[in-house]
Amino acid sequence: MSTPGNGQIPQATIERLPGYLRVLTDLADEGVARVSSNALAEAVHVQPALLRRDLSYFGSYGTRGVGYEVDTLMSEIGELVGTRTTWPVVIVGAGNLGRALARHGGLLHRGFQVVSMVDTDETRIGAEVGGIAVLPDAELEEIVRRTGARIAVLTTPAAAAQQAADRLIAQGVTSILNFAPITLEVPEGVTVRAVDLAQELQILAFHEAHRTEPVQ
Amino acid sequence: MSTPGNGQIPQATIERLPGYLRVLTDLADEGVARVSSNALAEAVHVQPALLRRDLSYFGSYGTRGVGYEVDTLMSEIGELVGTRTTWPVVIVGAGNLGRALARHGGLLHRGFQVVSMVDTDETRIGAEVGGIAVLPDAELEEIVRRTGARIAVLTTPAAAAQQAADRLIAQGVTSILNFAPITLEVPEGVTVRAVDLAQELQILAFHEAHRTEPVQ
DNA sequence: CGCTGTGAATTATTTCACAGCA
DNA sequence: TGCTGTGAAATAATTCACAGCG
Repeated sequence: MSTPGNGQIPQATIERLPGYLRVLTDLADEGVARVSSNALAEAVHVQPALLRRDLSYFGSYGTRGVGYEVDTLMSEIGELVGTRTTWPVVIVGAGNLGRALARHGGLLHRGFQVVSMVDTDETRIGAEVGGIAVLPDAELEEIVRRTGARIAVLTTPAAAAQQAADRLIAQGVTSILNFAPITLEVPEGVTVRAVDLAQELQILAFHEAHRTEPVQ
Repeated sequence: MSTPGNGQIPQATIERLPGYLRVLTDLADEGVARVSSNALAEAVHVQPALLRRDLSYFGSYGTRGVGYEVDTLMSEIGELVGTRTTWPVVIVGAGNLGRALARHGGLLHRGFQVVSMVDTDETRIGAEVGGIAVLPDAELEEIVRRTGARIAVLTTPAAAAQQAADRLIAQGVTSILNFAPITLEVPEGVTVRAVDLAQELQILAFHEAHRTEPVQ
């Protein structure tokens, strides 16, 4: 009902929406009221036609001959990306990465509240990071139940990640952002996004290693 | 010469290579000597035909009727991804995220050595993280020159990222892993990969917000 | 005989180019 | 007139399906 032409949104489109939203937020902060697909697309580094195509999957938010109202488009995309609600998020693993996320000021503005962070390491438990207490790993289940979190972030070592995922899923978590360098096995209906820092660097290294050693 | 069929490798293929490498490494650690495209593909969560197609862009590493020698394939892909060399990497920003990377034990095994971390914050300068000293931001140029780093990681706030990128590029950096929530403007020939944590969560939130509220 | 490597077919994504509305 | 929304075309990526080799 809220998504008109729901004949399946391309995954690639979904992955670009947050980028549009971020630039629109910046424009709004700068006091810009209207923007054309050309200008917006340029700021996000996509082709204007692609931006228009992406938006067209969800509706017609622009005015022909004019462009898009920044406020309107921002709240429309915000709606799509779920920014209207604040999603409770649980972080498993209170190492540097977990703490970086807990401190990440931007998350709240973008629709996420880190409700708890758990760890198995005694020396970390009890600490407070960015206003969030580090709780014992054993309380994970109860935390998920209590907060109703459906989104979780895994920043544990590889060896602990699968078991943590299993426990989260058993409590109703259906979206996982995984930083552990391991391919998680999850049941149908659970969405996983993986960010592997070493892997990102290796992709860059590939390009470095193959930089046009052309004619010469 | 080292890459036979060099008629252009799909970007999607390049992005999967590190994943193959990681699983192969795990297999080698477990003492597995041979693996079929079926088994390997299953572990990485891709279709077997896709794995074979990906490899075929670079050469024929398998034996028909048998499969792949884990050691061989590992070192072939390692070669492609540049793991044979150790790439010096500079980190700009010694916040939690920067420190998480500096401590990341896996990086060295995967072909990267964090040579330095810089920050503008006086209170962070002089600290040592994972054996890496936090140096003053002003020394960035000299560090890049001295180490010959071509790969850098940006973990600064958004407002500082573009300028840091400009400075890095001016010193010869050609690959940037950007964690700042901003679209970097870089000249042709510089590769940027962006990881925006809030954006990753928003992609998950999109899926959560649109979970099949089907018939009912 | 079994599994790789790969043409051919299919599907997904992007771009072109322009009709149509404000 | 100017810029959106979108069919149609082009390109990119994936999968099928099987010939061919060890």
